[in-house]
Amino acid sequence: MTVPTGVSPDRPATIHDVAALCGVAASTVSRALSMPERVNFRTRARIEAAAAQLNYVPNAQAKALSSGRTKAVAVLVADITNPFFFDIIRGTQLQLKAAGYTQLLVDTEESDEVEAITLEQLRQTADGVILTAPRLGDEALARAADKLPLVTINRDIPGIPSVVLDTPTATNQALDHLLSLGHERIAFIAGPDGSSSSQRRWAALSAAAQDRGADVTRLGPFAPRTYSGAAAADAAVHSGATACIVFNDLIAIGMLQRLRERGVRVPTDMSIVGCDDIFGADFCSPPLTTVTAPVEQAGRVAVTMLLGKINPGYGVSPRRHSVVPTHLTIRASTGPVPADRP
Amino acid sequence: MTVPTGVSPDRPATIHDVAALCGVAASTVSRALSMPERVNFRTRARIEAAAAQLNYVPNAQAKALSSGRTKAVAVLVADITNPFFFDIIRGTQLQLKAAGYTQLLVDTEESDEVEAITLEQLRQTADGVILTAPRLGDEALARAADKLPLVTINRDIPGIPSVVLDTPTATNQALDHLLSLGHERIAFIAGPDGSSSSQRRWAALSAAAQDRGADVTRLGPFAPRTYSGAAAADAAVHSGATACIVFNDLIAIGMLQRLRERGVRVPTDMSIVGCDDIFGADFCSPPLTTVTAPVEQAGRVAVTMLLGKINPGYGVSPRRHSVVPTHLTIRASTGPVPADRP
DNA sequence: CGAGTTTTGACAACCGATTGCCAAAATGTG
DNA sequence: CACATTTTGGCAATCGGTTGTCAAAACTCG
Repeated sequence: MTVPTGVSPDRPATIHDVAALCGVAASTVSRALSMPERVNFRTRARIEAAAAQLNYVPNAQAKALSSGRTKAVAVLVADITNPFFFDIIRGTQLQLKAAGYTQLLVDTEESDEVEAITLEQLRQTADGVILTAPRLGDEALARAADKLPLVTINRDIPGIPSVVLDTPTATNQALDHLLSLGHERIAFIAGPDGSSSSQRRWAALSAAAQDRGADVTRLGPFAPRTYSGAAAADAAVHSGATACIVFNDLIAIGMLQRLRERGVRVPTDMSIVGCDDIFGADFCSPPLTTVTAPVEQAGRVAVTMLLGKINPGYGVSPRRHSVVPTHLTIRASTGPVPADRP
Repeated sequence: MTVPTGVSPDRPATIHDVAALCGVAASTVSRALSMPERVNFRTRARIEAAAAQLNYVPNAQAKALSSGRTKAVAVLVADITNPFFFDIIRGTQLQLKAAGYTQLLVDTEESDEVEAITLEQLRQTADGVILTAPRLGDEALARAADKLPLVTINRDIPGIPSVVLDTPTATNQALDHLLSLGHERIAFIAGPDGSSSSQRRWAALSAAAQDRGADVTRLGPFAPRTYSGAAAADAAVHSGATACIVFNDLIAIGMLQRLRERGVRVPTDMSIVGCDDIFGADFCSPPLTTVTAPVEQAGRVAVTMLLGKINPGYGVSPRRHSVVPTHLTIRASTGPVPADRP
């Protein structure tokens, strides 16, 4: 039952083994496998048979070395702890695998240092990089981008293709939602100072507030973690706000927990709106009103754009910037303004 | 301000560029960088300076080709959708990066086919593989394992190093917990038939039940997804059980939702015990009593074992099998048996 | 059936590193 | 100062593929 390989029993078969087995040159095997039309179909059939028999798998390193492409794409996320990034990872994984690419996953731990070093290392290891919520400065990113195909997610830099989740629009919907419920003192619980998403949302929100004559205070910054929710909740209560629009669901869920501890009822005493609609937002207590972002889709789109850049003429993807729409999902964490607080 | 490289401005510097810049042979550069003691310290200093100046980064592919090691480890997970695997990924990522390894992430989509093919492909691309909850048969895995360093998580196969989360022990604790609360009709909500975790837990549980003269019924199999919880909940209700020990938190959370829809109160009418203590288990409603498994730690241990196998003498890691203890975390989804149901 | 055209496949250089081998240089010894 | 010993560093082969070049073979057609 053993396969008569004729080579060392254990070592993976090389192109030379295949060539030897059917009595042709190695280059012919290479051609038969990569440019089928350049080789006689009888020869090709023999080669294919031999390859199958020897269980031949091309060596990715060797291929990369001579062709200059690794067929690998790195996905850099700021924090694997955050469920938000899970959805990105899932989306990119799916799409990359479909295209025959390998996914390198790197956690940059919210550090621009790590980000920079990683990009430098990756230059020869990956054919391209997807950068999610990068912390690096515009200039550094632009420099990286012309050494290596790059697509950013949730960060828009001139000249660099990007996928942006249009959360500001939905955040403004959230504002209207809260205003319609009678809230007049609203707090925006900001994310990290370095986060461009947070900045964009605040910009949109404060503009909209002014436009509508509403009072929206900015609190923060807060780290995008559940445990930050406690401090955020306390700050919100102290500010006298009756409703909060929160940077992300992680913080929002932490706030929910803290508010319960403090005996502040949601939404009776305080309304909370999250952002992202991560895993858990629908089954926390109360289920969270939040901005639903098709994060996984953003990951897929980013991959498509990146592959389009890596292989020009691969598909028609002239778009360099993609804005993914989001919407407000109203659940149970928002309600009418408390009666005693007009 | 531009660096006087002397080479083509854009292409990454190679070892030859460095050699040329300081007038030595490429091999000397290689030695200076990898076996510092073999090269005169003056020469070495010059080489290091030149490398820094040229921003030299060794080409990983070339290195892999000649050395035979890629400095990459693949992590195969059955389903990236599942938060359980996030913790694994986080643990492995952390530990791999610390050791200077790259992480290749592959979602096998719960398919033994994909698993098998991936393992075959990876043979030359990764120095080793961590397989989480593999679906492949023992024999196929054993065959893969002697072509490529392999560590499994939650699957114990003779001859293959493994990290196993000791959930059965804690599941039995859960049984005692429920018995002490007066429950007499208990259901085990089983995971997929192919899951060895599910099998081990059921084996331990049914043995313990017999031992204690308790009545535990097995229901299922159910897919490990939130949406399976609906069917599981209905099956549990129909079975007349007053308490359920559930394969994992995903299903348990789904059950919580479905039970609420049906007007079955948890824990008043029905107690639920989950497993894994995933993100969300503490803030769902009611917070889930569950078996807490240090999943991230399991990932780290797996990496340590794997690296020990890849680099013999790397550290002292003679252990081929690691059992990670777990414990029952009692929250609010379990309570006394309903009064009307003795 | 031979000249002209196309197809086919072998050879060899190359990608960027590693490493065994050996000669040149530096050092030590008598 | 000559000789033995140790360092140091260069040459060249190698890893497993890709690809440009070109001769031989197969084909077309008059």
